[in-house]
Amino acid sequence: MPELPEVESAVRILRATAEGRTISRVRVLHPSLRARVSPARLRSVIGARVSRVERRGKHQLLHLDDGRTVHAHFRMAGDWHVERSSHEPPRFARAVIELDDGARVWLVDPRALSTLDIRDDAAPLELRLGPDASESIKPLDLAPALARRRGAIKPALLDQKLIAGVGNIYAAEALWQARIDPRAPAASLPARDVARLLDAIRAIMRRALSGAIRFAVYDREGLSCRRCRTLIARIVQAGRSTYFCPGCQTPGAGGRRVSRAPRVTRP
DNA sequence: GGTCGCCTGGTA
DNA sequence: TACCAGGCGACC
Repeated sequence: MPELPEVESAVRILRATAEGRTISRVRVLHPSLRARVSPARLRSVIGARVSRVERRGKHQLLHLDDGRTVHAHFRMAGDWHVERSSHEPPRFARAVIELDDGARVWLVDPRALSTLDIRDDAAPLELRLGPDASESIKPLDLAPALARRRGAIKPALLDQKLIAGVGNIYAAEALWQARIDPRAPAASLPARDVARLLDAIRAIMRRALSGAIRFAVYDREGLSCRRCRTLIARIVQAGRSTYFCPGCQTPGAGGRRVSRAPRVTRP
């Protein structure tokens, strides 16, 4: 689940559950998670009150009233499961935070790649994130970084230092919506393409958060493009799948109208 | 920059 | 059985 919209949904649930509550118990149930944060360190937050729950990009911060912060990241497959009546742990439960009203917040993650950490106020988080993808980012906030960037635009979108919250799926979806070839050099994007891309990213994030998203390219290899009927292709960039339409995601495609007939490709 | 590894599960 | 998976940090 976890790109920005899914993390935002998780944060809202966590906020409604945990803000203002005191942590009564914490347990780690998976060895790999235990390796990232010692049980003793986790236990040290018992008795602290959760003053605020915040999302930054795909990171989640539980600010405690003693000045410390619980830092959670879902990585590829994490999620929260909130339960008030205590039964068996959910399948793939990796950790649990129990609150003074009896609520249990399970960290559920089939792949066990999620991270939990406790940060002291003396060692503030340096997440080094770019502007949040849910906000209205001005082209000038991104264009200089893109101009300096070597390599293709799609991997650049996954760099959280440039823009925070975009992941592999929505990067591909946004590039399709903006009609930009994922292989285009990041530094080559004209200003109007950057503007269109930012609009597309924000629209995709909003749609995904509302649950009303339908993939145009992701996981649609070999199916026909909803815009121009060309078959969707899959390539690998920086070790990740990229899905795109070779027909309408192409240099200069941005200005073209949807109704225009597909171009004939030269032999 | 690109590649690999972390972990485990689902699917072809 | 092999491959793939919505992330990211360490490494070349």
